[in-house]
Amino acid sequence: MEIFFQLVNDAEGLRKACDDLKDAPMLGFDVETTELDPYRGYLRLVQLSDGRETKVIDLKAFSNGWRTPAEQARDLRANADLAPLRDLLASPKVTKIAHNAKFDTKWVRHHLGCEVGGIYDTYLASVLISAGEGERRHGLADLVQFFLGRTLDKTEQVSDWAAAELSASQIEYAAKDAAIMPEVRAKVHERIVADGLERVLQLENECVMPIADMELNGFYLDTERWREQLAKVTKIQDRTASELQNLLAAGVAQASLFGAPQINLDSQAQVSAALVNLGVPMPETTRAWELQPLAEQYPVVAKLLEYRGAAKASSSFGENILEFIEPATGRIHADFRQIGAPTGRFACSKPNLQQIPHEEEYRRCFRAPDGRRLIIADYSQIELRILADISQDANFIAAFESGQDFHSATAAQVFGVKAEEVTPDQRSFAKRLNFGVVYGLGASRFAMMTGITKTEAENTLRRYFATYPKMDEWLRTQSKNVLTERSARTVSGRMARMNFDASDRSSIGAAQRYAKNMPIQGTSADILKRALTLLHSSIRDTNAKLVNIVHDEIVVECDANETEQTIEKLQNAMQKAGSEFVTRVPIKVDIHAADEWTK
DNA sequence: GTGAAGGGCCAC
DNA sequence: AAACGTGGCCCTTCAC
Repeated sequence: MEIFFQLVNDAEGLRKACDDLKDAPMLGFDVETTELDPYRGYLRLVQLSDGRETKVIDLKAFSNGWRTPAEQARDLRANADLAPLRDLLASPKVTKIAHNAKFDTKWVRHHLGCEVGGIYDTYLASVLISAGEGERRHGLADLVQFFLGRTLDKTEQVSDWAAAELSASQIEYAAKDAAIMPEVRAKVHERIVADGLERVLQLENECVMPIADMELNGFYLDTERWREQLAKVTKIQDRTASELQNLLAAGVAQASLFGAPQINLDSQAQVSAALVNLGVPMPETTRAWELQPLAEQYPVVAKLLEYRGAAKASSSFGENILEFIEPATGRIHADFRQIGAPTGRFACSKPNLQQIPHEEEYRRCFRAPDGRRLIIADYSQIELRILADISQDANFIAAFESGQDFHSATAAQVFGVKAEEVTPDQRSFAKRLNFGVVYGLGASRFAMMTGITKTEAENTLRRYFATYPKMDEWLRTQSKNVLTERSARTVSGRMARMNFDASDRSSIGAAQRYAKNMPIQGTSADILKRALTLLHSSIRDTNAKLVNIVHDEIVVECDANETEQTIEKLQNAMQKAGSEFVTRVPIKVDIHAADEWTK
């Protein structure tokens, strides 16, 4: 394919180039950079293409210096010659088609100082289409091959983008990547429409800018507090490790003569063998919940559990997390994958800010810097509200509308007693049932976790579903339909395909549980994403910043004197997003301001 | 040495 | 024999 492109390297050329493109409804959009992280590298090229004409803008020509990435960013953001480019990029009227737009958007945001409006992300679109199934990869070259049947050469991708003079081959590569995007989008979008994924794709596309912002914002972590907590845990780990060594060595006769034979306390195999030696009746696994019942009778088991707790804390939540603090900002900029799970949930890594222990000792380390506040909001019982709404079960809905403690309200309904007569046991049963039902809980598992017999568990489950007949019906319908449809969908239309082995009962069972859970978990993700979009536009002109999300929770950092307004904005965004997807059940958002990420 | 797999455990 | 859903990280073990 022949490409017509133009290298832009002066103010007048940029003005003309942007003028040429500003009336196009859609533009292919790409950037070339010297690093993957905007805080660590330089933005070299911005490419825009209407599919026929491609503009390759060399930002080196607009920058006074390349001494540090931060300096380039300051320089470019202040450069008035780039105004036409910023206007074009920010305009929501011109769709920018990019592959993994979060990447390009972060660079533009940081180095040019503007938003990217009207994003269409072919990567997210491709992930939605494949819906968790198949081996298909989602790189741009893979999409070009799959949707256009052509080969895209990516060898220049990792070339030297800091070079004084870019080679003809580099510039042509850069141009091609942008030029091909409108064509890719057209083919991809045919599939999006055919699969009924337009609404969910819009949800995802609108969410890219908020997430790009969040990653650039980062979350402040108080290093000193973290180290203090780590020191405490390390001390406990050291003490329990030596105590555990001694207890385990007691089973070895010659230990006292030659010193204790050190065993690796982190090795299940070695620890397990040592425990057997001591006469501990070992369960099949050494998981905490299996060992817990033995802890009272065997002090060595109790010690092992104590050691495990400290070891987990110091390894997963130790020094390593401090290495993720970006020197340029002093904050943690984790990586959020927008479609982390086929259900639509986010996944987070480097580090995973979605698995920080709930204990205050850890959460208090994530705090607002001086003069700032954290606004912490989460959806109350969102998955159960979605289940109530989606199944339209009158009793389940009534339990929410009663405004009473939800698990007590359901216990009263299930066990046929007055709300004020619900015993702690009954409430606990109801709570486990309420949560379990979202995951497709079975009688065996319920019996095991509550300690009742399987027959009793079956009776209780029967009673539960008799109380909520429409919920029962919806769950059964999901189980039945997945066998023929081999897929499930959320309220936004997000789809998860399931390829199960029809001759394998456990494979069928897994698919059926998934078909019950996916629409619930996935609709919750839909709602969160919608809330982020609404929040983003309502805080755009303030100093409030999105800093973290955890499935049903949003954390915003704002100036202390903006606290009240920010609470209102976040509350409204979440409330509105919820009511767009859940119409028959009230949505409840718990929200408060704090100096630390704590309840 | 590197990488995959599996156990274990943190979050929702 | 039948394990309630979704992730990521750390560790050991084992294959290459």
